[in-house]
Amino acid sequence: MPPDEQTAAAAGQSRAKLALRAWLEILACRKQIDGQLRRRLRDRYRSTLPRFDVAAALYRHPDGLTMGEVARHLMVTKGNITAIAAPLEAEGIIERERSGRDRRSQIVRLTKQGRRSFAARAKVHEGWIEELFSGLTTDEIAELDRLLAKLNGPLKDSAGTDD
Amino acid sequence: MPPDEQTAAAAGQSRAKLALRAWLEILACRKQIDGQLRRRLRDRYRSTLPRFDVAAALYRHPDGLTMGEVARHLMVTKGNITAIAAPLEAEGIIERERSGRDRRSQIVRLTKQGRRSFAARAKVHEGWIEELFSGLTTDEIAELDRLLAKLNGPLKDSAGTDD
DNA sequence: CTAGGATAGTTTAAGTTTAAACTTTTTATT
DNA sequence: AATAAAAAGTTTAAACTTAAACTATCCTAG
Repeated sequence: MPPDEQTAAAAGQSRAKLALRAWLEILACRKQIDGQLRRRLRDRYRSTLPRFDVAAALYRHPDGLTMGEVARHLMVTKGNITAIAAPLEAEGIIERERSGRDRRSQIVRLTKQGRRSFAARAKVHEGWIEELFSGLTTDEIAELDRLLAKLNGPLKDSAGTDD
Repeated sequence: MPPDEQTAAAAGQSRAKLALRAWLEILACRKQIDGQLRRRLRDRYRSTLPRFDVAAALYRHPDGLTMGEVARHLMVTKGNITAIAAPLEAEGIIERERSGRDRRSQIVRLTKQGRRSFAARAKVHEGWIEELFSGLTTDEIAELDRLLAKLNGPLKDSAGTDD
């Protein structure tokens, strides 16, 4: 094998291994942070991360979202949202209103109480995130964000998260 | 509020928001890649990502691991490994041997067939990862890896993934 | 030796998640 | 209008995951 092909092969090899290492790091970071957040939400609020995520999506959309839109925002299936919405509705955090225009769909919103309680939790949550990112400088966080967004861009386009 | 405090507050604010954005990007990337890998493993091998992960851990440790060590490597609970090991054993991918020294523990290994079949899948998997990372240059992947490792470092130390 | 605590692994209950099938309603085409 | 295709949500079955309780075994200090 000529030197340049060997170099190319070595570079290809190292690129694949490098990507694999990065992927494992993504998994590790996600797992650690996820675990921390889950434990803190449970200890402090007797709640769960999926429920927090649904509430967060609705908090950012005061006019409400359909079930399918919530699913798209969270990148999960609609069936998943059906499952998470049930206890949230029972707790009085969210409410659903049948849309007049399209009777298949419904608008999901935070209740007044849900909005109030989420606002407080969001602040605390933000503090947790900042704490968990304390190992990086602000510039490094910005760079990490940029790289992840660039990684995610092409993936998003070939989406199809839903059924 | 004096200008410098205002600046500090603004920087603090933007740092928290930045970290939150980065965290959401981690979640998004993980979700996309995870979904791609899961779908491909199912379509091509009628298998799942958790089973692949267990096999990968054992592949990297030819002398075998205890159930607890597998759980630590994958950063999940021991109960989870118990659940995943059962079908893998039924498929003949792994085998377990009661340790003579400590009769509570057991050594889990890939079977010869499991090792052979995983070696092939690992190559294919590596290609998938490289493909999914094609939006980044090699240098960017290296930088992403570095930043994630730095983020993960402090988190790992305060671990306690297990029961 | 022997009780008490620690450790390895399993089991259980509850919650999350997906994929696929299904119901209801809407939209488009004839 | 009549039918067929598409879309919104729900339901179902299977798999994963966690936390906590439990069993069996090991270890250590009296």
